[in-house]
Amino acid sequence: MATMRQIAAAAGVSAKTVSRVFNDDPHVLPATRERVESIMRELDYVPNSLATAFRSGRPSVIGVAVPDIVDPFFAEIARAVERTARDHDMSTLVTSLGDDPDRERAVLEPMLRRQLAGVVLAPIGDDQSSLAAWASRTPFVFVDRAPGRLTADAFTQDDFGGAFAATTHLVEHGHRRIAFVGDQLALPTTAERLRGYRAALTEAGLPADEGLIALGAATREGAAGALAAIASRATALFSSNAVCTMALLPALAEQPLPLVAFGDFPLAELLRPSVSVITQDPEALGRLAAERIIDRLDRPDARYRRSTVLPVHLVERDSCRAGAATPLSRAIAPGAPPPR
Amino acid sequence: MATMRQIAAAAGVSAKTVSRVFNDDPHVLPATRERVESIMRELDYVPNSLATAFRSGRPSVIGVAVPDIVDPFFAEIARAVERTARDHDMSTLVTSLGDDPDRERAVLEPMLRRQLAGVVLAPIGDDQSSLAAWASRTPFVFVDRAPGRLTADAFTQDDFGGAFAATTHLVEHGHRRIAFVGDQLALPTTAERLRGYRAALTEAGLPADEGLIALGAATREGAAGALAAIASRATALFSSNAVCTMALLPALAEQPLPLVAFGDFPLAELLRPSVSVITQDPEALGRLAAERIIDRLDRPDARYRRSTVLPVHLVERDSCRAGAATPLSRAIAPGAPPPR
DNA sequence: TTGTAAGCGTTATCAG
DNA sequence: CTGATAACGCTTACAA
Repeated sequence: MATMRQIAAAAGVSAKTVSRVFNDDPHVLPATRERVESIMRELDYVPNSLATAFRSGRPSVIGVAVPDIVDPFFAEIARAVERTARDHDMSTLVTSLGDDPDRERAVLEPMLRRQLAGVVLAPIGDDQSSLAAWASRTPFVFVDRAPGRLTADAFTQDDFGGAFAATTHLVEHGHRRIAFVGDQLALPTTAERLRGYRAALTEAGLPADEGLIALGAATREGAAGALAAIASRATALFSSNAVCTMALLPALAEQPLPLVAFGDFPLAELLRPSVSVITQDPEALGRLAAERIIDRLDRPDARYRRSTVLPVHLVERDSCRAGAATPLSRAIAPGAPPPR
Repeated sequence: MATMRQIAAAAGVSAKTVSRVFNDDPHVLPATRERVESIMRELDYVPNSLATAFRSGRPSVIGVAVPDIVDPFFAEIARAVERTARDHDMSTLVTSLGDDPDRERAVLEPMLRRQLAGVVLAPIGDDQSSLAAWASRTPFVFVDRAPGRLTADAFTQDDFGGAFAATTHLVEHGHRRIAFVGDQLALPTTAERLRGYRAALTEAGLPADEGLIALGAATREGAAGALAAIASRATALFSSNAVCTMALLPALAEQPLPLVAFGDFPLAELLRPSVSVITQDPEALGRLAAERIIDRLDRPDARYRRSTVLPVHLVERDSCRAGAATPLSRAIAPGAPPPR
């Protein structure tokens, strides 16, 4: 772990000259440069990045905090942030928040104590007001989920529109009793999707039936319970997010129901029936969020639109069709290629 | 962004006293302490972690470098590292290496330039000798994949034994022509699994048929090609890793073959037929690797067994059974609960 | 072209 | 109990 001074001593120059050589400052005699360079190689010199970072004062790390890095949706956000950061000579700190909103702040704080250029955050709670003090120090950019009780940059997707489209799609397939299955309303995404679902029903002139709304479906048990609660009244299902959709699958095998789900997931198109989904763009969310952080770093006084909403798309597969010739519970497996 | 000196000035004490207060040093008069604390609150003091880290010289970040953070196997490793790091007041830097071995080093270096306690690495190439210089500075702990041409800590799983068990399992189901489908032999895992496959065939007194070995199956196209290459000769299939298995699924739907796969994956038990797999333990890999890094930090002179191999387990589902009453191509979907 | 001095924010040492 | 001083490794400003 040779330091600059040690190189300088060995080369018989001052530390500053070593610094100049290392940073390709032209004001160094070729002979001096060569001598210093050879010593640097010999002693395997690598600058202490902590010292450099400390000295420069410019943060070179972006934080990513998501509910769970194992969820491919959030992993894709993290990967996009990391790529973007890398392109700007920055690194990425990642943390999984877990599922207890009360611990959100505790998990976040150790990360915030570091000098970060910013934090890309998909929160698990509905109130980030306690982060306000940190926000003045480290810019937050929310992704997927809008901030609660806090003003901050946000890149979200059209939750309302996606849910509206999904529900309308089921209406167009002739369904009149469509259930909404989700996790918790505390999540802004779930709340917005419920709004979209309701709006679509209203638009179609269908009655609002609270008995068709089932929450707590993020686990298999919860999903089975939710399905049981609505199964007798519903002829079709809108699943509000991918975690719920995957949790629903076992129960749906027993009790098939036409389905459109918010959020694509691996193998969705290989299941039978393949699952119709509203697709999001996590790569874009992560990339845009990271770019915003870098922009803010470069131009601290620039002003930005706080909230950006990305479009979503309905990908029609088989699960939205009413049980046709082949009932849902006895279709083909494990995975023909998708229609398109 | 108040500094310690500013707090000190405002409180009419020296910086050192502020430091003492902040670090709960008992040698401070209660009155002094209170005055300083109130000023700290007032000015919203947060210590500059860069300065602290620089000063202490103790690295407080662990790096994680995996082929792709979106792959749930590697994401789980990363999550385990992060949890372990967090328990020790450390943070986690994550990077995805991609799939080009020639870029492995280039992607790693920016991360290595930082002062890291160590790097948890699942390499994509088969030669890490060029990292030797870095290894003396930052300890590497390899996970899943053993190092190539480099001596370093490694936590891997029993690739040989798992492949042996999977192949033997198919033999016990009466198969005599079992194909091996994998990605590339440059990966030490693939090479070991191929050895285990071959050993199982030998043990069973079956001939080695090179025509039953197909590589390059990490993409759908590659997997379809691999399957086409062996389909006419094979009556069953051993897939060497989860990426290949998932890539194989579309082609297998057209051309069903009994299958045991190395590596569990989401929804494997919900496909029809559910996929029999050799399960690994990515959580343990990540946790053990992170603990090793922390151990080495605490006790630089301790000696460790370089290589630790974790056991794997065969989880028997339906795909290993020969096409029974219900042919593979027309089974049930999308997902009854697993047998157990 | 090269070197000296000073300082980034924190903490260890040692004095008072 | 409290404070002055120095130091971590590097770079900027200024001199020589």
